[in-house]
Amino acid sequence: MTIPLRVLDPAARAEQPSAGNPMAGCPVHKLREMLREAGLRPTRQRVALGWLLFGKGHRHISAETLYEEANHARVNVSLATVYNTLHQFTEARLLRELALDGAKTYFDTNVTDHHHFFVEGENKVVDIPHSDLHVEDLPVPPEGYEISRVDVVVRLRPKD
Amino acid sequence: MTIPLRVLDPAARAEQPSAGNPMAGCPVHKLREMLREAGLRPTRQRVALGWLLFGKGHRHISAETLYEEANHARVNVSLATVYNTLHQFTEARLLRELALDGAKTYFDTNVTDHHHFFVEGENKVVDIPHSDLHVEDLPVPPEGYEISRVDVVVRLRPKD
DNA sequence: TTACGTGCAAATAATTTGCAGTCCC
DNA sequence: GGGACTGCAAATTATTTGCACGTAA
Repeated sequence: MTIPLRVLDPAARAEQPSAGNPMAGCPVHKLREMLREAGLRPTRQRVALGWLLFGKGHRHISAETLYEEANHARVNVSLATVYNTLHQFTEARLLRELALDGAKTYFDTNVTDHHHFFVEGENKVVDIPHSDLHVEDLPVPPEGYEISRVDVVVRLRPKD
Repeated sequence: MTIPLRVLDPAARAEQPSAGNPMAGCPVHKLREMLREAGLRPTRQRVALGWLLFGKGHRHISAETLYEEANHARVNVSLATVYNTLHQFTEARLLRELALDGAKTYFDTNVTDHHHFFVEGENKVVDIPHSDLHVEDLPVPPEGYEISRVDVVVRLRPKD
């Protein structure tokens, strides 16, 4: 069920952040190294989930979906471990948490600076390449605070 | 527990969108009219919640918080009614739903075009006046879709 | 009167936690 | 071996739903 988003078009794909995924097609030992560098012990579960997450281009995924994928791939992990792992990866900056809408939390394997389209109703998330959009005249943060990130969500709805 | 946000400073308050709140200090009959215009029967509960929401400047509020406020003000409403009412108000464009972080949903009484600061950890939301910030080079929406809204969230963290 | 609203309690959904047992270094 | 990690089930938190009863037009 692909929706006709221009940015998902194969021709445009080379411009997608996914194209720059450093883990795409990367062998397991690189993954283990990546985890170790992040201070995480490369356990069977983490390697398996990391493989699913980082092995095939950038993605936006929920805990539930990753859990199903893991089951499907005959990887034996509990849902609780999926949640734990996602949060540990986020902590280690291998993932980024997305607050978009609804109760569900999405995780983005693309941790570089970029923004998102969000299709209302369909709950679909698509990257906006960073170069296409920028924010002008950012306000000065209040005393004692600094800006950690600027998130832009362009909400879409079907025309008529 | 006030945090030292410049934009919360009384001196700066006049510059806040709250200053433009059309309902601030408005009498009950105006509120009933406003509800009726929105196609909502002005029941006791809706008027009471509307009073709490729109009666004192713009605010960002969760269902739980509004429920507590209502109890505190000796307004007899159930939590389910608070949820229903918030969604009906949102449907009627009297409120705007905010997707910021975590599981909780916030509602904003300021439905005009503006963006937000979000303090990580403290889960605090503050308006950024619209004039301070704008987004350049919005991407063309994909075929068949149109942009319904652009949300910018400037995430803050305490400086060391 | 009568359709629209509301209260309550139970249901659901997403996520977290406690703890006994397992596994990497 | 020992602390880090995991699985499971139960607990929490946020929100929604079903249905009998109430109330504004």
